[in-house]
Amino acid sequence: MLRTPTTLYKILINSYGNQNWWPIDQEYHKKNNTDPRFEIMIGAILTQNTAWTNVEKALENLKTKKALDIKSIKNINISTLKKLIQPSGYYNQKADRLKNLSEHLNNKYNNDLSIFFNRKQSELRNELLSLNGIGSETADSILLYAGDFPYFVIDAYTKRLSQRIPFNTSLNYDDIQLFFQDNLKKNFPTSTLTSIYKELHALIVVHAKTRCKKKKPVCITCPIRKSCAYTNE
DNA sequence: GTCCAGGGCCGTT
DNA sequence: AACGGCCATGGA
Repeated sequence: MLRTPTTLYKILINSYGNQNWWPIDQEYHKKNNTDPRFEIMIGAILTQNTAWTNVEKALENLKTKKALDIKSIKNINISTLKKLIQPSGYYNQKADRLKNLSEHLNNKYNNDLSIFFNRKQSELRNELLSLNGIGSETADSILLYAGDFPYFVIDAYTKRLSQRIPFNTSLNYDDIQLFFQDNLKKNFPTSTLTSIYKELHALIVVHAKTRCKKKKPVCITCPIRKSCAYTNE
């Protein structure tokens, strides 16, 4: 029976294979001597309630202008920034959020993400959450994929899956996160938790996109259909 | 044309 | 504490 995140992980990894998230352009950062972790932070904000294909267009625009780094975002003209990220939607508020983030990192950490991330996890999370436009999911995405900290990311897909299976948890962000983390901690070595969290979140995204869709779920070929209440209703 | 996508903020109840 | 409206684009 599939009633735990651990079982879910095992089935999804066998079905879809390793996803190796977060998708970033290593070549760009090697070439321009910029920090790839900032691309993750930018992407986490741009993808808020937005299809990743649209985020890719925005990121491409920023790369073309060599603007995928803290200093560039901090110094770029705000209306220019809005035009560059326009394909990702909500571009007015997202431009403000990117500006605010880059100014914060410039003012307090002299544009050095190694200093920013080299701190206690809980303090870092609270600081991210204090920034305008960074809520629980965006903060945890940054902590997990850019900072390598063990925070499991809860997105709309994870909530939908948790509801359909269903898992024994409320749909509150913190409750679901605790439910996943508590279970996974019991079944995997501490040293592997961060990579397990990274992989499971990526697997859930792929699974929800291809099978556990919102409107027309493809249950017929779903790898977890045997133990999903939604499939069998 | 309608629905959806790797949310978060703010005002109202 | 919980909920609704709002923000915006592009693909299915």
